[in-house]
Amino acid sequence: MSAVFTRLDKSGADSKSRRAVPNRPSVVSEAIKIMMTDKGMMPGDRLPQEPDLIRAFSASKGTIREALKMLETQGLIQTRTGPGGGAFITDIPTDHANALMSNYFFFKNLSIGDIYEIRQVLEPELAAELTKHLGEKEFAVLESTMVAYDHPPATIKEEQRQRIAELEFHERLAEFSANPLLAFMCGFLVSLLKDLAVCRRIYRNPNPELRERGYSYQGQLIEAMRAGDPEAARSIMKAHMVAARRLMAKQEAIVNRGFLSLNGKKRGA
Amino acid sequence: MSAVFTRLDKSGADSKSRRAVPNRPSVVSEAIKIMMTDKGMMPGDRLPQEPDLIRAFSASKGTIREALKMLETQGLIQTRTGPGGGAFITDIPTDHANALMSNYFFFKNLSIGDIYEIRQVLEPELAAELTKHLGEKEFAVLESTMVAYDHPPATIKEEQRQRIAELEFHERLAEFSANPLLAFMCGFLVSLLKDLAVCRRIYRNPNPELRERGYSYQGQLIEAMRAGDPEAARSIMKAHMVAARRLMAKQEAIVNRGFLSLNGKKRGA
DNA sequence: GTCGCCAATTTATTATGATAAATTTTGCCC
DNA sequence: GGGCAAAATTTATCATAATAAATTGGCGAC
Repeated sequence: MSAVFTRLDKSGADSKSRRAVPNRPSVVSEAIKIMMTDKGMMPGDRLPQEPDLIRAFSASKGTIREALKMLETQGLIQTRTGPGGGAFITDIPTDHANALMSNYFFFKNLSIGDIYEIRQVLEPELAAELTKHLGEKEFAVLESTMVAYDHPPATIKEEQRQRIAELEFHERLAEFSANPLLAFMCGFLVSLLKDLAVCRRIYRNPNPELRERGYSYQGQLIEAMRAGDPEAARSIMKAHMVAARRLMAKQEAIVNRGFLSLNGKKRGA
Repeated sequence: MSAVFTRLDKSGADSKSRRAVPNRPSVVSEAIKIMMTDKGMMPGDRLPQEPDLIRAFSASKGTIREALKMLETQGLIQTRTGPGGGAFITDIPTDHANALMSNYFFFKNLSIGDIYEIRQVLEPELAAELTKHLGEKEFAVLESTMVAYDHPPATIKEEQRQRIAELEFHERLAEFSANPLLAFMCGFLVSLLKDLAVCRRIYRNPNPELRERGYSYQGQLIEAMRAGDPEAARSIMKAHMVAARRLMAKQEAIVNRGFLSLNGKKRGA
């Protein structure tokens, strides 16, 4: 197997002819990646322990630690202490990947319009794709999410909770996708909107129309998916997105978000 | 400004009630992120130097170094040695973000169909969006990319170069987008296909139909964009994607990719 | 015999200090 | 003034030691 991880250290295309001399931790972390792929290691497998790595790569403890920290930051490993402990290969948590991506967009000044331009085409595709393989178990999960906003909110706090729950409906949809790319992208877009909802106060003003129409659309969507009609699901979702986009456009133009934390926690504003 | 970076350390939702006790480097790196946002620092600005950080956070040299290594791995900073050196805030390079994402999908077994399912909806949207704001300068860039494959390939090597150039056409398109999300997602999908082309040998067999139809579609696309007709551009791109998807589907089912390197270099197979 | 607690071992984590490498700045000489 | 060389500054690496965390295994009580 010639599979290799993607290298992440300093770019080789610098201003001067400063050749890319990756520092030692980077070299070691890349070597560990190669070791992982060459041995065909899978999530759950354990890497050699620190002293062994020190010997294997002839590097100091500090260097090995920095290399492991790089892999940990990339989400590739997690470390545990105690007997039998060490660095374990992990399937990168989606939250972690979301956080990484979110950082990338920090200086890009995303607007709500940018987000909805993509959602408007991805979510309908997702709806159509899900129709092929969703079962009653999944529909039950979706419907249980919807009960949170099947009624007008009594308080401003409930209003906020309902907005989040509405977004979680879409998060669930994404998780159910058989296409990992579609799942991640749709989930990421929702996570952008959720952070928005928490960190900023876009969803502050009451917006009964958004809730009502959202609930109605989602009901129709489940119906269409139950009926096994992908094109109906697609067009319902499309209408849902177009409507949501229009309603959201009034709220705020620029999304001034913050960096997301790599451990999944959110920081209130 | 209350903007905050996304945290990336160990998850708080563990099997046991093991409360999320992030280790010191994680805490410090988060604190540095907060410092960055609180001070409204921008790419190019320099962080305090190691000794100052050691004092500021009352942590050891090793801890600070690991924290900085985390930020570097996330693409948030780069460090330089020498006088006036230190850690500098960087706009995360797209290559870096691609590599990070690519790692996420390592264990997900993406298929070509997965990639094209998304391209089929995103690329048309991109085409329509570009029509609004592309000028002659951009068209010239696109056309100069196309000359690489305006003729049948003479050798197997040229065949491969042409495939890559064809993908670079789409890469350019993505770069021109005014929507950073659209730009990244389309660029990422192409980078997946490019890695495919290099690391695996999907594009090995000659496929004259793919080149010819691709060239023709792209010519029509530029024409439509020049004419300022977004819907024409959209439908041309859609047809292009549908055709490419069909042709690619025959090639290989599963994309057995490797981890990508964080410094933008590729590793041949 | 089983459950729960305590101690010992293994491991990561943090800390400190010293040396090396790299780069920029400065100053000198031509 | 231009170019080369030495010096100063800063990160990078290494080495060593002490501390904290977590699991295992054994011991005792029930």
